[in-house]
Parts: sequence; structure tokens; C-alpha cells
Amino acid sequence: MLSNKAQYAFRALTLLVDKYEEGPVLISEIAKKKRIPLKFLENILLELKRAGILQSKKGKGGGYFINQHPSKTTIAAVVRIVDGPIAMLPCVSLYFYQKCKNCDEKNCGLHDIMENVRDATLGILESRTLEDLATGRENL
Amino acid sequence: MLSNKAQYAFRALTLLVDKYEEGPVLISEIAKKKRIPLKFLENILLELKRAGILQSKKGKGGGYFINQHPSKTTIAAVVRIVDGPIAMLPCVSLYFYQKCKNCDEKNCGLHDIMENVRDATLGILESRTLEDLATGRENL
DNA sequence: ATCATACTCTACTGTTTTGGTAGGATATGC
DNA sequence: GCATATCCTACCAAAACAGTAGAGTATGAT
Repeated sequence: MLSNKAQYAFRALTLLVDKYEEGPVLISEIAKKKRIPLKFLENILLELKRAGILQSKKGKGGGYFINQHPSKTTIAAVVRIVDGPIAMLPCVSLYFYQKCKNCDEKNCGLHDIMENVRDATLGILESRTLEDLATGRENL
Repeated sequence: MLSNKAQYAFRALTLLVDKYEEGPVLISEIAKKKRIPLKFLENILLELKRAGILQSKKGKGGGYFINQHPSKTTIAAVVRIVDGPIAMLPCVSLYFYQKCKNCDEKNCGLHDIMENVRDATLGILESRTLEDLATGRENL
């Protein structure tokens, strides 16, 4: 399951997508509209900025906004930043690979199954982008 | 990611599948061969037994063994017993559904995406069974 | 310049989950 | 009735999760 943090991240991103083209949005506005604890949200947005998903501007008229066009950022990328691995086993993770103890990957039934799951999951999460989060502006 | 516990569970089940037809296997044998902490493994096997995946026999000649034919138990079932939900969001889980706060499911982009992920994942995990874990007896 | 605005950053804290351990109770077979 | 093995409850330490605190820094307007 996605962590609470990741779910907050997606809620915040949804607002930022809806307001794409409207310039920076205040953290406090996002927090209020999406009911996310303010200070926690600060950390989350900062993390997304450091990862290159968001941009920010300080001072009056400042706030957060999406860095590239929403269609350029995949859902998979966001999950990896906030929650880490998407795969169900370390030994089948593409970005967070770790050898599993006591399992010969060439001859491990579970490995094969989880590789299939990973491919199926990524097939979706890599093809969907922030654009797909847009609500059509009902939630502004 | 699957928990350590779930990975132990699958390692244990792999041995039990390989030894299917050979009668009960001692917890201590599984623990030793698969390098799983004995007392932890006890809990795991007990849980799998209560869920109907395994059977056991006490006393001399006793041990654990698989309840139904390995092809009858899906990988999904095992994951649900040991780790709980498979879905990435509570609001798209079939067995552990929970409404998500502040999200209108009919109009939530993330909901739709995660529903697709769930279907893709279950398509695999529900169609693979314990039988697919068998190593061909190289690991006895 | 200086002041208000708003993000930036480090560190800290309480709670829950994870990953086990301990030890006795209970059932079975000989 | 004894040895064998699972059953069961409770406990514990460490890590992850979820959030908080508070001071620092950059920006824009006056």
C-alpha cells in the first residue's frame, strides 16, 4: 500500500495540476484545500522539488508549481520518490535492486512471478502521468 | 514490498511444495534448510494453518504439510494472509476496502489508475499457485 | 534599506509496525 | 507416561511512519 505521505503527495499534485497555468500556489492553500497537515506537506513538497518534479518561488507571489508539463512526469516517478520501490521483492526492483538472501534468482519461482507483477504494474504506472490526475477543476 | 515475514512464508512453502507427497515436515527442518529463525517460523506456519493453507500433525512423525493440492492455493491468497492488502490504495482493495478521506472515488484520477494496477497485479497473483514455486527438488 | 512574505532546512518526537524471542500448554505416538 | 512436536499468549527492541518545532534564507514591495 502507498503510505499516507504518498497519498498526500498525490492529493497535492492533483491541485497543482488543476492549477497548472495559474502560477505558484501557496503551501498553505494546498494544505487547507486538500486537508493536509501544513508542516508535513512542506516536507513532501520540498522532496518533490529536490527530485525535480516541482519548482518553487519564494516571497510574495511565490509558492509551488509543477516543473515540466504534467504529461512529462509519470506516476511511477512520484511513487519512487516518496515511497521508494514499486516492486514486491528487492531482487526484482529496477531502481532499488538488492540481491535476496538464499534465493537463486535463476531458479526461483517467486522471483519469476514477481517479475511479471512488476512489469504489469510498471506498464501502467509508467504510462500514466500527472495529467491523468486532473479533476477537470471541480476541486479548486 | 513484501515483508520479510512474507518472504519467509514463501521460502517455507517452497520447501513444502517440493516435499509434497512426502508427508509432514518438521518446523525445525524447514527453519534449518531455509535459514529462517525457528520461533518466527512457528508463528508464520501457524498463521498459514489457521487460514487453511497448511495442515499439521503433532507428536512423533508430525510436522507441517500443504492442505490442498498446491495448484489450489494462489500466491495472492498467501500474500493476503501474511501481509494483508495487495492493492496500492485502501479504496481499491477488494478484500480490505476502506473509503479514502477526501476523495470522491467516482472522480479521482488516482483511484482509476490504482484500480488498473490492482487488476493487472491480481491477474498474475491469482493465476499463479504454490505449484509455481516448486524448484524441481534441487533445494531439498 | 527594511519589512513582510514564503519557502528551506535540520532536528526532534510520539505511535505503529516489523521482526523477532520466551516459555509454558497441549496433543500424539510409542 | 514419556518423548516428540505443534500450539498459544505475551513480550520486547528496533525501525518506519506520521507529524511537529523553530530558526534560516531568499524575494518582492515600499
